[in-house]
Amino acid sequence: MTQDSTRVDNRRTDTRDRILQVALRLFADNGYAATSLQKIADELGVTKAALYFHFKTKEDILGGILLGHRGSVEDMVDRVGPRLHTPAGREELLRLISDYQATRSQYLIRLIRENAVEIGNLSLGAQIRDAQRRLLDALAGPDATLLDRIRARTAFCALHVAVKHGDDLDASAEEIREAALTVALEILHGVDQNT
Amino acid sequence: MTQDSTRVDNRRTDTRDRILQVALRLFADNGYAATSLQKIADELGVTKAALYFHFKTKEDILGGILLGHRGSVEDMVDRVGPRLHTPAGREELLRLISDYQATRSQYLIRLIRENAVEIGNLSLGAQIRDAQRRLLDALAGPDATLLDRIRARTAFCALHVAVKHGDDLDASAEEIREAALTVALEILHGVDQNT
DNA sequence: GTCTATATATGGATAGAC
DNA sequence: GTCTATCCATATATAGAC
Repeated sequence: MTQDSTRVDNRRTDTRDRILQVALRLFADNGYAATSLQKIADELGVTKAALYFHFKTKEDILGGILLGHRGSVEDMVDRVGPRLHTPAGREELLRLISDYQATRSQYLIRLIRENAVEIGNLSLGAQIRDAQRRLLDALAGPDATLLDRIRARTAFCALHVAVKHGDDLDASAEEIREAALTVALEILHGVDQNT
Repeated sequence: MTQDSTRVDNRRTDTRDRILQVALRLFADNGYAATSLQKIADELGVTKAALYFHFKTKEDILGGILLGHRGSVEDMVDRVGPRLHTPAGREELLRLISDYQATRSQYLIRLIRENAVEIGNLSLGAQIRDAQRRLLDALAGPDATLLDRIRARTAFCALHVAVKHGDDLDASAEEIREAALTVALEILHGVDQNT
């Protein structure tokens, strides 16, 4: 080992990760377009120019934040795999999504929902969109009717309600998450009953 | 009548309304922050300066678009009034919301959802937020449990799915709207069954 | 009511020193 | 890896002529 043992990932600093972390919060809170590189740099205590050592453009920072999300979405579908053709499999997928949303930063959920336009402009955005569509179609089940597909999308939406209305509903985040999952499962059971 | 009979609303031109119309579309499609006054002026075939005759600031244009929305939301709750304490009344409210979303421009729905940050900064934004909360609480019914309130919010969300996934679901807008209303009613019936 | 012209600020991005 | 300094485009907004 000729390298400093404090190094991680062969990098001397963790600035890149800190940029992503701060940018995620600011993009989610204030919007991508309304967040200047100056603000990000200020919060980190560095200059704008430092950001450009780690990322080629502002869009690349957004891309860096979203990288991995696409994979996570695809992994959830793959993990359940062939069991998706059964009601139990689809219920399992819904629980995976709920867990994913609880584990990952709430900022990421809001970032994706409230910056759909800018994300859509990224090449990565189209891939995320496709992955999400596959997930929703899997949730609707095979040979799904229009009603089934809307139920699947609404069940997915129910999980988002926990994030969206977290402040309005006076309950703990965990209580809200469990209740949202319950409602989502109710809706999904509607899919299975009417087919 | 000393005034030109072609006048409407005591104004000589309809530029103000055309500004609001074009701005609504651009704000919804590209985001508020990413839409410059120059783009709005270009689409109208006027200069930026002309916009400032009709609106004091860019935010005022956003406010002008949203004006009336708050009233519409409050009107829906008031229209159903005391019947809100019955399941039938809450179902009626849900149908009113569905009609409202179908009647009003789809642009308005997307504008509100995807520019929550900027709208929240307006004083009008806080009022819209309050009105919507009252609507959601009314939908949940009196003495609603946490589960009931999440069902109400999810039912509301179901109606939005029609707008959000309009392109993914290969069906007519009217078919999607009807199906979304059906799902929303299913969820709301869950409220009434479990209380 | 709309124009031209301009003030003023800030945005993203780059060059080159250290 | 981070800095200072700067380029250049575009943003909101205003002044004053027509």
